[in-house]
Amino acid sequence: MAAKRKLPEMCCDVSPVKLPPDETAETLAELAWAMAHPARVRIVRLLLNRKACVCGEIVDSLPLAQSTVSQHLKILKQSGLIQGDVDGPKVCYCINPPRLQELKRLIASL
Amino acid sequence: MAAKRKLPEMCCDVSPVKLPPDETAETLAELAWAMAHPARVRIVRLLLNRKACVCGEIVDSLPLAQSTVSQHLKILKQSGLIQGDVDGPKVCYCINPPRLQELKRLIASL
DNA sequence: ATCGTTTATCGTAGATTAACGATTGGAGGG
DNA sequence: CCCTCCAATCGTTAATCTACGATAAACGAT
Repeated sequence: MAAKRKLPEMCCDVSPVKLPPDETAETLAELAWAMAHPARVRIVRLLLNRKACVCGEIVDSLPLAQSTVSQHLKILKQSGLIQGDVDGPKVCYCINPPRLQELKRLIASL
Repeated sequence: MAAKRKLPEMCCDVSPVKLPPDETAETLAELAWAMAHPARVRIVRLLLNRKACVCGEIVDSLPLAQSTVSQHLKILKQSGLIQGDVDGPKVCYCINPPRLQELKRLIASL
């Protein structure tokens, strides 16, 4: 059981609530959501480890069907965290550093 | 999220053959998912701004119904990012700094 | 032109989320 | 005891996610 604090208003801050219509909340949520799946985290890490772009090797490195991986890549691409360049029949994905930086900055400044 | 509490409940030992290929990927995804909604981002920020805990003021600061905010609070609590202490008829929420640190560390080390 | 490879998209099924109103339960005050 | 206030939970609906197989599209090579 929580002990009873009899101290008046010790727990809650009663100063007026003023929360700016945070546009960055949307951005942060968007970026966080892109990382909100283990497979996508692993994809991002894979692309960071080998700094060059990788193509269908991503599929081989994950226990998921090719179409599923493609979905995750699409989500990451839409978030701006990665980008894909067509190279013949293959597609090479790589990190989009500025966008990743933005995620890092938004999280770090929490 | 694939990572749910779908624990076997079996009597037999179901030793996980697949040891987490990347346990931190699960953790990061879990924490990122907790922040993957603008309302939850704003709640976390609100709790950080006034370092003390806030109760139902959170509801007033968001354009959402009380029950919806309660759901988001539950999600944040389950992620470990915040905690709630009952104080009389009210509940005061506050940040759980170690867990937030973990999120920051995992993102920063990407 | 056709084949094989690589990747994206379609269609689907099941699970999960987000939102709300309504209800319940607990704590305190009268 | 009754009543009010606060927060959590229930029950529902609509939307979205995740996963897969199957199919289509693009490309290089034969």
